[in-house]
Amino acid sequence: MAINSTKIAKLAGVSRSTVSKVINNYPDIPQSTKDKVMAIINENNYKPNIYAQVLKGIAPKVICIYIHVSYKDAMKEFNSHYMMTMLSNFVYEAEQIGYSISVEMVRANEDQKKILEKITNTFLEKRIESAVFIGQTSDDTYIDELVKRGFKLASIDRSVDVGGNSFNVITDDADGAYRATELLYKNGYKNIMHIGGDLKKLSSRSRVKGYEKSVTKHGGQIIKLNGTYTAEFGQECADIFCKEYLDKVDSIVFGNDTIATGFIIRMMQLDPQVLNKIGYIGFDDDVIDTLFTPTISSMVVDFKGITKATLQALTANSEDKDQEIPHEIHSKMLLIERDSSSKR
Amino acid sequence: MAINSTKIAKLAGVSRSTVSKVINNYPDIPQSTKDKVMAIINENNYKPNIYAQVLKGIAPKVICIYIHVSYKDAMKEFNSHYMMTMLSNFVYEAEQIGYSISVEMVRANEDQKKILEKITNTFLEKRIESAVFIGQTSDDTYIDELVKRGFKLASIDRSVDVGGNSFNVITDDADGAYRATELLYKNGYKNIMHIGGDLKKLSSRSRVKGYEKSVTKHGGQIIKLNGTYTAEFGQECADIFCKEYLDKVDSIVFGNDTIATGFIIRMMQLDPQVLNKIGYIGFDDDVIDTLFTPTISSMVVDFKGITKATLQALTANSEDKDQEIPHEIHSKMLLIERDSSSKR
DNA sequence: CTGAAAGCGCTTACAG
DNA sequence: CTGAAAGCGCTTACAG
Repeated sequence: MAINSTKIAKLAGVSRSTVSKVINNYPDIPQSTKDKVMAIINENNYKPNIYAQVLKGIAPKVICIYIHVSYKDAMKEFNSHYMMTMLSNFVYEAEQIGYSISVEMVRANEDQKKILEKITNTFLEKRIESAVFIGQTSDDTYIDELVKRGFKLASIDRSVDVGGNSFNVITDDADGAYRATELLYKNGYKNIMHIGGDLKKLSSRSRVKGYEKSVTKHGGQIIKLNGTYTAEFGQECADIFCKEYLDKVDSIVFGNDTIATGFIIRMMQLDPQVLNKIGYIGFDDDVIDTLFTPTISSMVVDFKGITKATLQALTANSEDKDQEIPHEIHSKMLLIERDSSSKR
Repeated sequence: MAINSTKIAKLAGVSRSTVSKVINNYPDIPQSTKDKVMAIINENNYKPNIYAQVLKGIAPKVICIYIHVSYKDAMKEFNSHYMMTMLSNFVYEAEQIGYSISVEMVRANEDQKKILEKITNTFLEKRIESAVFIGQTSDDTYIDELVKRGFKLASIDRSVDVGGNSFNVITDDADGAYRATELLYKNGYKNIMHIGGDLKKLSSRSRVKGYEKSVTKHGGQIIKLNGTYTAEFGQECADIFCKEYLDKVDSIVFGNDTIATGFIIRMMQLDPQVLNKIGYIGFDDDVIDTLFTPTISSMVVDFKGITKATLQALTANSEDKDQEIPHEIHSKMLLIERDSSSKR
């Protein structure tokens, strides 16, 4: 059924070598031969078998995105706005450079050794050329081991031991929180509070740091609550806010938009006027940000920048062996300024 | 660098044939030989090169998910709850049966011929064994052409001409809307309205039908608004509702949860009491459903059921050529009953 | 400018 | 029970 180079060669009246050379743009082939062969190729919808090509040493041009999720809420985390935006950007950017993306889920409770072997096999089977790891895990020593084994990989959201073929992609969360807080100061707010996520997570700690840096600079008072990156925590905080902070705080830097959403929804029931009085900003640029009045300002990972830079680094030396892979890619967050952070 | 069967054969003191037979569980190999060879294989972390295997006729075990998006809001649609839940379920279920998933985006404004050729090439290059198409497009004749060319594919969200190797996956939206409406009747509501999405979309039309069927059965009056599946439309409808339907309607079947969300957020500003008086139910089981009070009941696509059945059908005859591929897979929606549809 | 030949790493009848 | 040999579809020095 499938047409191969032998058939094309026969139809075109040349050898398989020549067919191959036409396809791979060898310089010595005269235009007339090229035209003749290409015509047959197009007529027959011929495509060289990728598996035969890879067997001859051509890179497979497949990159696998490994998404880390916890055991319990696997689907929820996988489906999160963050993961899916990252993934969709990878799919989009990969397409631009002729690569395809495959996706795998890594659950936190899985046996490290099994994960390690599974991914190693995927590399050894040459199913993929390189890998990208997204999301945090409690235990990710297996990534260090993959690095040691020399596979080409990028690690987002985590610092791994960097080896010759691997690198970290680091988003400057502290700077993002710093700039978010500065924005509120700039717009006239004086008493800024931080309501953030799980302090076990690096991003939470960095955001606290950035917030504190700005507040300290302005000689303000540090007021903060840290819980989890959930709407439920935001709702709790709305209750706490009404009891304790109504007079002391005029604005909030939320650790993410989900917390902000919970806070806002609860506050709409408790005391809707508060939402028009205080200023606030979140993180992540959630879809819901534009549904509320005022619309929510948000600091967001530069998905497009990160995915582009990551793919560029991962594919840089796939054809040209001299290209160096960078050791780290640094990325600044982007500010989406909407109404909730403006002057009142 | 990479270890191959020749090396394993040498180390084990057997031929490459025997190594292959051990790997592929040929019956005639005695346990002692198996053990000897497997020991060497494990020691050396040997994995047969997948490209060589496929070249010999073994199926590649890769399925590509093609996600249809419009040109303008490509990322937004790609990232939608529906697409991502479908995708994550495919990734999860595929893993269970040893398949891997790759993902591509198809933009509505792309040249049909180009898409057709690109996907055809992906098949011809044997990069993928089969494909799944998700999401609606205005023009999808290229799928019909792919079907004609004999590729193995599943089409979700759309009816294509079914061929020997392709099939449709159909979610019974009409039944879902019917059951949603019936639930409201069961819980004592009498005047049920429908606020739904774009009537150009099959799902919108089917949901209207199901709603009408139930209302007609109960001798009720059909009251409906159709716009788009967006929060903005929901917000508009809240305004309209307060002006025109406050006295005439005691409950609503929303076309999806996004519309419901817009409606609720707007209503919290206009007249929060309304939300405690009327009953309502949406579609899609959005994350946000549990954030509001009352929590939103929702009718949702049976993602797990669909993905499992689709993968089973797509992989059924990859090893056993006698297995028939079904012509259509039908799926009933699942009811997630929360507070918004209960008796008041 | 073109083609014959070797070889990528595997699997599978076939012979013994 | 095991191995030699052919062949999957391509690419690439090499020879001419």
